[in-house]
Amino acid sequence: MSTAVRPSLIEISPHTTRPTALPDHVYAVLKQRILSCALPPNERLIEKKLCAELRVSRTPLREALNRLSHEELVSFQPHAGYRVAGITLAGFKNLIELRSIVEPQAAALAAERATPADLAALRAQATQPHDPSEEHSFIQYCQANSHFHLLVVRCARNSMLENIVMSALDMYQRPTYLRIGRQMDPSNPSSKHHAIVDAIERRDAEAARTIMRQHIQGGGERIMAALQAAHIT
Amino acid sequence: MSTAVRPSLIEISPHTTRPTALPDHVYAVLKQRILSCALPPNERLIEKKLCAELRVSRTPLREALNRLSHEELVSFQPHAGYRVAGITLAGFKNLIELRSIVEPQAAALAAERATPADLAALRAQATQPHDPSEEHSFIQYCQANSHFHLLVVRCARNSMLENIVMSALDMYQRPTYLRIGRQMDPSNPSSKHHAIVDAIERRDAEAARTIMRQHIQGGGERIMAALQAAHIT
DNA sequence: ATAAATTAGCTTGTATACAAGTATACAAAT
DNA sequence: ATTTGTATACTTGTATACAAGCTAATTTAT
Repeated sequence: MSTAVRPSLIEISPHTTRPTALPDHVYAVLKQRILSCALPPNERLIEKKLCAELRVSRTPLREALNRLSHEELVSFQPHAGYRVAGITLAGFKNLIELRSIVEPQAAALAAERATPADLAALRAQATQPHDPSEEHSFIQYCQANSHFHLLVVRCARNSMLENIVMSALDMYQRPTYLRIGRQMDPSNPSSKHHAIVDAIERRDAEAARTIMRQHIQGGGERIMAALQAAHIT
Repeated sequence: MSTAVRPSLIEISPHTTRPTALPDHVYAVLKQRILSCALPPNERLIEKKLCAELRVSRTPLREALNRLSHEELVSFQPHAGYRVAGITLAGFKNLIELRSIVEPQAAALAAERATPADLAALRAQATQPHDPSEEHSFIQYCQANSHFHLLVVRCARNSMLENIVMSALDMYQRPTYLRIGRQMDPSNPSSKHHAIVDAIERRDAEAARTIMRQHIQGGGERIMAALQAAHIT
């Protein structure tokens, strides 16, 4: 490829890993565009066009596409190419079920294992304010929400759990964005988050588990209703 | 690459997916060799040598290596290449914790959702005999065991859970093999399996969850002891 | 003799050419 | 008008050449 200055590839990245090598850049950019719906669901992803746009050759691009397809953010058929993964009600139900299984247990472990530094970080993230008058407020709010859940699972000190929850939170992002325009959670998720931190702080694993489960299932049902209202099957 | 007849690439594959394209073949072969310890932990994986041996070019090989590294069956450092992932006690603890979280809940869901056909398949797999006098008996026994757990999670009808458990079962394989030579589980896992099927059959989600949790934790502790005895940190 | 530095070899990273397969558009027949 | 067959253009699959970077061995200086 040319040695010309590469355009700023990294825009924003929800939970990125090594932002070093070329395939990782491409992965991060595509993931951001997919999760933000800048690349809409079911959009065809043609290697040559993406190569030209991102100024990379097909090799690192294909590596990124492969990663995304294994994370089920893009779908793939042999010799028929890649598409941005569609959003389905069934898929979202599976996702909620997964989160309802893993995150409450992770919260219970967090209650046993969180350090004082962890607690401080959790409290800070739960307190994170968002200005509803701002244009980007809803997206910021979603990402802050997501980050809080990530911090909780990190307290469980289990990288496998962490990876699963990270991936689940990523997949949760697009269905959430479809709710843009609708009112936010009337039960105020921030107070739920504080309640979770409270439980972790007093080492009450059972309460942490229960509140987390209710929090996830409540939010999930609201989004499912929105999906059905949007006639997404 | 040459058009000469390709050697039989697929040997045995625990849980393989599309066995169609070249990268999938390579993936399946490498995975089998890694999980069976034919490629021992920490072995360096040099692209050129593997290419020559498997008669493929670097492109499909690298795709397979990438997949394996994201599944944490091979480790990777930029410009320093791939190695077969090491086996660590900490990693195994995380794995047990993950399985203890996901599989009991999956068993509970299975109790709600299993069809008569599911129940028949579960019962058949739990009854699967193994001949302790056979040379390959231990490995067959492990794989039958693994397959039973896979069937249970399939009854939960959630592909995300299924993928997580499939991956976890794969990662469980190598630590189990290190126990070769030691006696098998004296508490007879087959009877535990039947107890799980019993619970699912009578739609007793609570019992299914409990028995599955005890089964996983019991087996995990025995293997952990073996790992420590083998001085694996 | 030991340790640091340099260089040679090897391995991985990227780009691109070529092969194989697919989809679409167009034409012809029902 | 609809459907089916075919050909063309396009997309993906694989191989390989070249560039960049790491490893390790060898040499030199202390």
